[in-house]
Amino acid sequence: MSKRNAILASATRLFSRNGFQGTAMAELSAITGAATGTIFHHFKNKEDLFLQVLNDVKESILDQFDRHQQTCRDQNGIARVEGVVAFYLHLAGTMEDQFLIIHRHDPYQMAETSPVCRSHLESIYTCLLDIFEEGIQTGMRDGSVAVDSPRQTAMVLFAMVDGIARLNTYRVYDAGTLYDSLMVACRRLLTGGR
Amino acid sequence: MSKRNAILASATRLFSRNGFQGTAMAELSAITGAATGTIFHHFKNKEDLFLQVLNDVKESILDQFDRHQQTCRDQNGIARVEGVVAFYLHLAGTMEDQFLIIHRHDPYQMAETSPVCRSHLESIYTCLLDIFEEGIQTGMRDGSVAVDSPRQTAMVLFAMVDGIARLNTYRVYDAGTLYDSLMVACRRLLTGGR
DNA sequence: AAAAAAACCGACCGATCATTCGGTTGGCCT
DNA sequence: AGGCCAACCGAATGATCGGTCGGTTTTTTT
Repeated sequence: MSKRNAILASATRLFSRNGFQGTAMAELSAITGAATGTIFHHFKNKEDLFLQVLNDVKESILDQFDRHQQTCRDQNGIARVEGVVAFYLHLAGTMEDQFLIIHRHDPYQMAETSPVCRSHLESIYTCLLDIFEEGIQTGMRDGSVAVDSPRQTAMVLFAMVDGIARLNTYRVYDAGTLYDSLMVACRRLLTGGR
Repeated sequence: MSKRNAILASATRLFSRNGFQGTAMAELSAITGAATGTIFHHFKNKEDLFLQVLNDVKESILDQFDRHQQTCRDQNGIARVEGVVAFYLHLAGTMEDQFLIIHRHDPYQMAETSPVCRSHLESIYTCLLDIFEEGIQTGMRDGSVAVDSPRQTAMVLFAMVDGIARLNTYRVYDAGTLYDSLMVACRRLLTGGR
């Protein structure tokens, strides 16, 4: 692995665990074995490094969901949505660092001054909401889903699933046993009980 | 207002807007007009100050919900739950700083080393979940709510409402128009469509 | 009014931070 | 072989950080 990629990988872990301000370039240097000068050779400053990390996070998340979308072309609407919900929870576990970064306040704070950062965040949210919405609309056509507004339902659904994923990472409560309840809630939300 | 309370008030705003590490004691000193020595006279260190702030956040949130609970003694189950959901969104707007603090990672990170911090967080979550659960159980008795597990439904419901509140504060999407959809989702979730 | 206690001040300290810079290395083109 | 450039190094720098301390003012107690 090139030194640049090693820096990016370690930065992802440090930023996700300790946050932007809690991550010291000296620590990153010690972990990767790269001199501080090397880090600043590849990234013009700490914020630029964070943006590159966020870009990688965006690309890997979008890539994972694109790939997942390929696998459920023949399912009906509600099965697609349920599949996405399950996949979202699964990803939040396997790509914990990446999800931690977009669950922290760091990127949203940076988005207020950095259009690039804001663009990355919007790409992620738009992608996720589009996927939910597409499943819902498919379901409305094939009769497996009955809601008023597909987009707004997608947002509520996303808020619910992401909220459960957060509960998991915060570890204030053990939300691992919530999977079944979440699926029931998801189904009720989309069908109105039928 | 005593200087100590002025420090606490300004600290709440700074911690919520800039985070724990992003808040400098010198800045807090400049804003409040209190010398740094005065701050450390009232709080033994930065972490202690944050814990006092979190304690105030806990007490004001718990107080608000206790007061709200008094106003809906005669309502049926689902009306209570819907009232709590609406009140939660309302509070997240009027007490934005307080909710921002518990939405940040700072307290959860501190909770890993500080039992006091963990206790505050657990108090808040337990209180909120208990309120949701109590409404659900009331609804199960009076027939307005039909779910399998009251506690788990309360968690899913909380994750959903809190997720919407976050969307509002992050301002990535305008979730202000989501109120009606959230209420529909809430009702579907609790009644299964009936 | 005297004494004790609490609140308050701000210069100061050592540590740590992001970033810079002058210099070395190693592969690639000619 | 020689020239070139990107990758790499790590000591040095100035700013900023949380926290201390000796002293003054204000409030409370006796």
